[in-house]
Amino acid sequence: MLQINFIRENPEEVINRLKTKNFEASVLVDQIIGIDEKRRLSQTKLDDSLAEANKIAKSFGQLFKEGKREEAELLKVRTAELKIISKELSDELDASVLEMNRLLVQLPNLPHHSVPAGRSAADNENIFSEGRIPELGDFAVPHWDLIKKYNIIDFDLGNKVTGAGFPFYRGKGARLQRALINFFLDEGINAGYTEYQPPLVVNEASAYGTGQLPDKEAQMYAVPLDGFYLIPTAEVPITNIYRDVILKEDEFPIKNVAYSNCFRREAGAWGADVRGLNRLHQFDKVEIVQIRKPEDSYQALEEMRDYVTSLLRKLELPFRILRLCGGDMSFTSALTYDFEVFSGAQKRWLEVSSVSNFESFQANRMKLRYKDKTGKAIIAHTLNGSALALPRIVAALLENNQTENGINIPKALVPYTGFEVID
RNA sequence: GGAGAGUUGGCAGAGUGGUCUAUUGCGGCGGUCUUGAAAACCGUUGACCUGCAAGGGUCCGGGGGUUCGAAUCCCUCACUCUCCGCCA
Repeated sequence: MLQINFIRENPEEVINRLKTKNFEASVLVDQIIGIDEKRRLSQTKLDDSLAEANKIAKSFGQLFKEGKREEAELLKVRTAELKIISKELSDELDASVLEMNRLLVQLPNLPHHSVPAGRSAADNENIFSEGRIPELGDFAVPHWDLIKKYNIIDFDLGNKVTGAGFPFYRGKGARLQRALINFFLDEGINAGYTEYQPPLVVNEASAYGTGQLPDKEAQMYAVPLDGFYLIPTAEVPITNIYRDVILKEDEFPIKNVAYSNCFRREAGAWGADVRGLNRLHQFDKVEIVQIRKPEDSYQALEEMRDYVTSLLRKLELPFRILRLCGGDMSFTSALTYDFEVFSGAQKRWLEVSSVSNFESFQANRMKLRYKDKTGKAIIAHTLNGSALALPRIVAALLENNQTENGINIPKALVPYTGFEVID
């Protein structure tokens, strides 16, 4: 959520910059500024009313001591009046705050100046490519055939036990999963990240803190009896560690890495190109999260981009990096790099990571701040990225490394899998 | 799941209806002293809203209530601890 002070002082800039995200903000901005004025007026009037009541309450003891009983009784009447007035003003204030927040959460984050304009994924800017597009033999088949051939991932079993999109991993398939998780976590630790194991369900306040609520409620599985949500990504619990926190300057930089299962309802997102591992309701992901001072956050974003690049190199997968255009960026992001690997048998690029700087957008909503040297509380910047999401990595590894006799495991992974070939 | 006890500032911990503008200690920061440091001593030390400022207001786990007045009394929810039960 954008800061109200910034909107109040720079309404034109907000409106103009959101045009890059194809978001017409002028009506919303006007409404927000209007309700903000109303809110501040209510606050001032309420303060006056409370101040008078406090003053009267304090003079009471004195009046009784001096035996001025009648005068005290008179003040009681005034206090009763003030109480009613305060209640009205307080309700008015609450309503304004509620309405202001309802409007504020509808306003997307401002895109960074480098974000290209554009409508859809077709307008994303390809800023880097590496690796050779594999030329597979005639024997090559997509991963959904390979997993059956080698009996390593079983969708039918998942259908039986749970439902579509919840596969079982079996034998070397399960070990490959475990190997990737450990590999990604170890790499993260070596890069200076602290490993966390987060809860897989979170409360409503956390879902709100990272922006899943109120807008993306349909994306999450819910546990209504307990008021919990299954996490769609480790970003939610890991970033919410810092909800309502005021950090000290020497705690920076904060760099966390966490493996978690991720649960996504993906309502209405199913189609022809989401076969096999391309889209699941439950999948595994290792996530990196950084909390930085505003002046360091873009350097941190580049650092995260380089880090994800290093992972894909070690896995020997052909990949490209896209700078997302305004139209394809998420609501909360200021700048996002997507990583796509080429999956040889499907002959298509698969998104395996999304690295974003949210600037102060999440932190403002979560009240995540730090104190600078002068003791002033400043809103921190949050960043996160996948490093990496497993299913599509697995899909590309299986497809690109297939031979007639089996699937070769990249060298960097062999110490983790304990085998070199799936056959 | 049952019974009981708790939740106060960065931490510890007092306060059980009215100068609480929350005692005190530790820690932090600044200073004096010192070649330097420690010790000692002195000072300072939260967040939020509003306001150009002066100032005003709110916050003692969350929410609600009683009262002229609530950290203090009542209701409710969450969490923590102890004991019992169950259990990987």
